[in-house]
Parts: sequence; structure tokens; C-alpha cells
Amino acid sequence: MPWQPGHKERTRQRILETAAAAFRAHGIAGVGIADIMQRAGLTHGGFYAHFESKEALLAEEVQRVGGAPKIPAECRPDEKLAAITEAYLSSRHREHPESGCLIPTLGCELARTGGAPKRSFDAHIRARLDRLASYAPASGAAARRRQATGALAAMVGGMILARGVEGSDAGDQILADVRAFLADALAPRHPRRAPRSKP
Amino acid sequence: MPWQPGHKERTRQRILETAAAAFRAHGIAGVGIADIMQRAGLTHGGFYAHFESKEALLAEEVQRVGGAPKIPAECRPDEKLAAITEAYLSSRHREHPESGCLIPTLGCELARTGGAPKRSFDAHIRARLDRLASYAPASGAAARRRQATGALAAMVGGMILARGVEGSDAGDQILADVRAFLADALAPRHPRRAPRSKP
DNA sequence: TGTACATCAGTGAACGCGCGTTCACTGATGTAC
DNA sequence: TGTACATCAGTGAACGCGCGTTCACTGATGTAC
Repeated sequence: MPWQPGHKERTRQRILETAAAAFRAHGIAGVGIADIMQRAGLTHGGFYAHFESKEALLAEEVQRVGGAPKIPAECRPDEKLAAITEAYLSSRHREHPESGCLIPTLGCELARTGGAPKRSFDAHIRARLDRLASYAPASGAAARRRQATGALAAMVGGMILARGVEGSDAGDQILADVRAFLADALAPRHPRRAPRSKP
Repeated sequence: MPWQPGHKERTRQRILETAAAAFRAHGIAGVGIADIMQRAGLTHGGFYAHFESKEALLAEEVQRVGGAPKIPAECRPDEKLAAITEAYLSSRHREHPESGCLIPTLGCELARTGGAPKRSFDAHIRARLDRLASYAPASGAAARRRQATGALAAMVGGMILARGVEGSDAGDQILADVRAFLADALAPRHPRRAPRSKP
């Protein structure tokens, strides 16, 4: 074996990491194979020695980019989900899509795809909901699932809105509003109100 | 004037309506001028007699596609925002991106753009938040703003997640969870809990 | 009423460009002797 | 220790294609006489 073992695998990882940032920064359609390879210090022709196609790369990317949520060690169990949403809805995250969650950056495009990328996206969403549900404060699997789904939805949508408005201040204001909304919605509370009554 | 007055304007509107559906169905990058014009029953060359560029069309589109929320006439004032979220988070909306809200379909792409489309998107988001805030049940402008922002974020994110998973059932489950989450979060409640206390 | 005309909405060939993908080739590498 | 060699990761020219945009043109139209 004329090359050090693991050399090709390391190159492959480099391409994956470069592509992950490029996709999130410019969108799937906004990034070409040549872009990715150049940023990885290679030429475009070599790409197909590592991946079958752009679509295959994307599918692997969506599967790979996990994003384990950071939770403060001293966090109370019933405040973990709220802590995750606070960390997610940060200015830093808003300013750095290339290293952030892929749903607000690629979600619209991935929702339209089919095949392998769509399957990866499906798995990505399910895995995140499962994980978030394990941190939800409510009692009962269904209630925790509701909290996790509602929180992730607001996180994703909030980030899109914050990046969609012009100006950092307006974006940060949206983030702050969603943070406050979720802190309130996820706070331990009295039992649910009675169902809507007919007048 | 050899053509009926308003003829060109009607053609222009037809292009705008065709493009609105096409963009939301296939994304900005996924639709070409030739596609739009063909669907409008025209040939691609004529496009530039109506719009300066694809970008100009997009900017006008984002400004135009408003989406006045449908609220039942007999709806109680403090349940209007919740009613809007229920109507938004429907299976029908999930299945028909081409005629639905443009934020879950184009939001990721628009957040990355600049220039006229970005300005339109900014205005679009602000207008929607203003309108939703006017339906929010809380008392006080800031609290209503928080509810409107949180609700729109969850609506947008929830729709993306619902369209991102595979299968109608999984998508509908996500919608139902977000609906329930928001119904709970927007329900009239006791005063907010005390701020986090140190142990 | 019929004909010639000016207008201009719409046509379609052409442009330069960048895309994803292919493939014959190159040359840096570790090994064998 | 030095040289010849086989390997294969990576190169770069080339492909067909579709894109956004341009522009000389066509031909349906309402008007003038």
C-alpha cells in the first residue's frame, strides 16, 4: 500500500467537513462540486473517487451532521429542554449558519427532495425529536413528544425568521422573543386549562 | 393602442401567479424563467418585457404573496391567534406548498439572499408579525409580540419538519403536536412563574 | 364597409457561463530487492 | 543505502446540459382614412 493507511479516509472526512459548512452557508443548489473540492484543497475530478454523486454526499452529510445539544452540567432535569432552546436561539448561531443546525439552512430544500437525502433528513428529524423528548420536562411520553416537537419547530422557525430580517438588532429581537415564548411554554405549570367550552 | 388596455398588465399578473406557485413548489433555484413562462403559456424571451430580472420577479413575488389569515367569524378575540395557528398547521397546507405560506418553502433561500429579495422578505416577516400580534391574546404590546413571534416561528418550523419526514402520518403527527403545543402556550393562563431560583 | 398602417406583446435563436459527471493520465508514495 | 517498481489518490481537459439574458424578428391588433 503506497499511501499511509487512512490517508484516503482522512481526505474523505475533509471533503465531508468542507461540504457541511458550504451547504449550510450557501444552500444545496448554491454550492458546486468544484467549490467544495477547492475549499478542501483538491480538484473537482477527484470527488468521484470518494462519493458516488453530489446527492450521495448530501445524504451522508445530513446523516452525519448531528449536533449534540450542549447542556450546562448543573442544569435541573426539568429545565434541560429550555436550556437547549436558549443555547440554540443565540446570536452566535444566527450569525454562523455554516456551523449551525442544518434544518434552518437546508430544511426547505431537503423537504422537497426525495431518495437518499430525504431518507436521511427524515432520520435526522426523528433522531432530534427523540433526543429532545428525553429532555422535556412534562410527564408522559406523548406530552414530552409534544414539547419536543413544539420546541424544535419554534427553534427552527425562529432561526429562519431571525436570519430573514435585515439587521442584527431585529434578528436578535426575534430570537429573544422566541426564547421568552419557549421559556414560558416549557416552564412547569399548573394542570392544563379546561377544553374550550361552548357559550 | 393596438392591444386592449390592461392586456399586458394581465399577462404580467399571470406570470406573477404562475411564478408564485412554481417558486414555492420547487424553490427559487429549482425554477427557471423558461419553466415559469411555459406554465404561463408564453415563451421565455418575453419575460424581460415584464420584469427586469429573475431577482426582480422574486422580490415582487415575496412582497405580493401576503396570505391574510382566515379566522372563523365567531372566534373569540383571545382565541384568534390560536385559530390561525390551527388553520396554518393543517394537512392540506402541508400537502400544498405551492399555494401555502412562502416562509417554510423559500425562507431558507431568502434568508441567504441580499438586495431586493431580502428587503422584501424582511418586510414580509415584519408585516406578518405585526398582523399576528394584533390577534395575540396577551395584554401589552411586548407580550403580544412575543406570542406572535413564538407562534409564527413554531408554525414555520413545524411545517418544515412535517414536510421533512417521510409519510403523511408522520407529518400529520408533527402538525398535531405543534398545534397542541401552541394551543397550550397561547391559552389564557395564570401569571408567569417566578424566575429561576438558586438552590 | 374595406384596406393600409403603425404599434408593440410576444417569439425563438443565440450568447456566455457554470453545472455534475467522466476518464485518460500523472506523479507522490511505500515496498522489494 | 540505493534504485526500480507497482499502486492509486488526485489531476485537469472535456462532455452534454440547462441556466439567465439579449435581441432581431413576427404577427395579431385597433386605428385612420
